[in-house]
Amino acid sequence: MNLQGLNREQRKAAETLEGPVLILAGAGSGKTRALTYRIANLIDHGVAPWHILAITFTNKAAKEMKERVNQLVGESGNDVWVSTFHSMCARILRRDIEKLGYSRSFTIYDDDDQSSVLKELYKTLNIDEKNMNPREVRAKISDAKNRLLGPDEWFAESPRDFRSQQFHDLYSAYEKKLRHSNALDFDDLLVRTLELFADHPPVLESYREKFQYVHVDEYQDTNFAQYSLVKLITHKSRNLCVVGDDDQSIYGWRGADIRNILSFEKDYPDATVIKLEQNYRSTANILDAANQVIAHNEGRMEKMLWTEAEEGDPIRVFCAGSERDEAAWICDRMQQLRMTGHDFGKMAVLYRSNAQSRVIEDMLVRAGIPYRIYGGLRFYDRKEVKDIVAYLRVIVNPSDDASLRRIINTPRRAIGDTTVAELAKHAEQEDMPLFSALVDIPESLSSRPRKCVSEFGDLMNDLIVAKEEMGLLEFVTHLIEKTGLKAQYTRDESDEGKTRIENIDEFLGAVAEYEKAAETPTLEDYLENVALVSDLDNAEFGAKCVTLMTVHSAKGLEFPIVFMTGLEENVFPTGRSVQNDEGIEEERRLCYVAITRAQKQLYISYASQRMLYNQVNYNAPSRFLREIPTRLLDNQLTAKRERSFPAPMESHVYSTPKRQPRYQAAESGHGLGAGRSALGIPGVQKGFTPSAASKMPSGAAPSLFKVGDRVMHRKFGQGTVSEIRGTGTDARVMIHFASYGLKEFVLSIAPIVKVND
DNA sequence: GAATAAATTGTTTTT
DNA sequence: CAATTTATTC
Repeated sequence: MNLQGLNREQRKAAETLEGPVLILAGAGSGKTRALTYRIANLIDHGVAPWHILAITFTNKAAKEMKERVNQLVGESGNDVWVSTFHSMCARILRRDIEKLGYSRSFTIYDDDDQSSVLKELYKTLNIDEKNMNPREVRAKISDAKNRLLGPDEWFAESPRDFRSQQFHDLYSAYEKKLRHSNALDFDDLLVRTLELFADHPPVLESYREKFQYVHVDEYQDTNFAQYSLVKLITHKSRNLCVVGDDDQSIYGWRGADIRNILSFEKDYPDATVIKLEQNYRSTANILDAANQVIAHNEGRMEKMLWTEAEEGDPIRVFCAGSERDEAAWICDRMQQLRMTGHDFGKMAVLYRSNAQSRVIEDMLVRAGIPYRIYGGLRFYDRKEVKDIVAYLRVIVNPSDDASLRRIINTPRRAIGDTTVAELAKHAEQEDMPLFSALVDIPESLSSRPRKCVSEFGDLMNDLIVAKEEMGLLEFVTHLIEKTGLKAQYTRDESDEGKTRIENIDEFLGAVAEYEKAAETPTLEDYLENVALVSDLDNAEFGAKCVTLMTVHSAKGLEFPIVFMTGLEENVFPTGRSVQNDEGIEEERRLCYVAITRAQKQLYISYASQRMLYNQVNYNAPSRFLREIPTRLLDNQLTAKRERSFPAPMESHVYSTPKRQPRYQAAESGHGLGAGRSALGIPGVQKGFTPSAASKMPSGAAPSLFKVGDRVMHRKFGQGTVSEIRGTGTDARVMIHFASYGLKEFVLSIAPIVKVND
């Protein structure tokens, strides 16, 4: 194996093949590289590819690693198992779950399904939602499962009060319900796999035999269940190689236990510890800032990232008057960067919470900057798509009551709440799934509902038959037709109806794509994909679009130019986290992750006034900002502005005047560029539109429109800007529409975007 | 039982 | 503020 391309530490990682290995890999230190070479090297040393397992945190990472291994070793790399914990467990369970009394066609329940199960249980157990909200209960159940505690075990170590008792009953009823529905939630995938291994030693033995060499990436983000699983599998071989960075542990709230990595050396006293400390990603300034911030955390593993890269640009900090101001500034900077030869595809905007994306998105649309937003609602989470998926799930697994409830009256077929309640009662009495009640209809129903129910039952049975006779895509198309799912929207002429149809078609496209790509496409396998794969997993960057995402989603990614937004107390760090040191430390790690995403340029912004949760907040600048040495920051960029509120910070703080000429018309510049922007629809835009504002001196306020611009209005269609009056929030714009004549709008709130012909 | 209007309520991060 | 739940009317 040629390991020439690796540095000394990376090479050591790739060459240490036996026994426990801990690779402490700082951000951007080439850990994936080290890991892929290690796998290739194992194969080179005669280890069969199918004896190697590599567990990653996301499907995207798995895909990437697979590709890179294949590059090194060729086709044989396909036999290496590279997957996430969840996918791996799903695959193991599909084989052997019958030993646990489930059927192989089990459904994987998402948050929504969990909630609807819980809500049902509230009714039957007579629990008031006011006392225990489903969200909290879901989190508690997840937490218990991550710690491998069943309802009784959980209760055993909880205070014996009424609430505990109530939660115990709920949890235990929830477990029963899922089992009856032949369904597993996310955490169950791990828990049940462990159960399978514990109760069926030969199965465990076979996997121990199979996975001689195990790798776990992002080890700092593993929870107790995952930790146990790894420990169990590698117990005999002891060939366990974990990779991680305690400074990047950001999933504590989801049960990840940072102690897993901190005490690896205690677990395996003979472990080889390798530190990857050379950073290949960022400029020295950016790395310096990251190091300084993270140094404020206590109890870290000892390491220090360094780089051979040049200093690079200083980090630009901007204090905006408001969140809108912040967004406008970002757009302006982006347009300037675009003018100096930086593609929009190189830029990313990172924020703490999804809620922050809206204003930025708005402003990007107005500026005509193409963007792509990740997170928020997944494609598969959209109503119309979930409906189709629910049908498919019921067909694969008729015991899936939650999905059946979802579709029993969608589209409307006159089976209302009372009828469903009647069916459910009957099913309960007979101890059978709800689906059976569609055929074995209770006596209590009168003729009209009875007829509706039996028609629906016939429809479903027809579909189950059809599924066996058709190809996947053919079948799904048939299903959408037969059920009238599409028909209910074709009548709807509104934008919403149209988007739904589009989404349905896109879903069919996804099915077609899957059918083409998969070796043996099955509906069951496709549904598993739907459950476990996120939008981000299929994302392709480098398109000519700006990327918008949360810091959490950005983990593992890198961008030449990064905008970190909302660096304010109560936002980043969040208000909730400041209550304890652990919370703050995790926020700080999150901040560290954000900074280290940047390769060349880093922009940080915060707003002195921010609309949050429907009220105006005046937050102090984030403490993390203060932790970056002033020498790394740029104070030239933002022009001197009068303070609108006292900022408790030092030299690099600048405030904006309350009235900012944000949207002032620019006299010079020509709207060059081609392409058009998609109106109103969040998501993808093609092409770009450099703004005239780009020519303005740095520090000047952005102006997004000028006289003569072609614009698109949500209602009036295309028009031309004929006049702009006033400044700041008072600014008005006159637009001439071919069909409506001249109209005046308040510039800051008008639903208009720039277009180019 | 369904469609509409009114009221309420909640907001971190996600495999 | 918007999304969801609840009340009201047909």
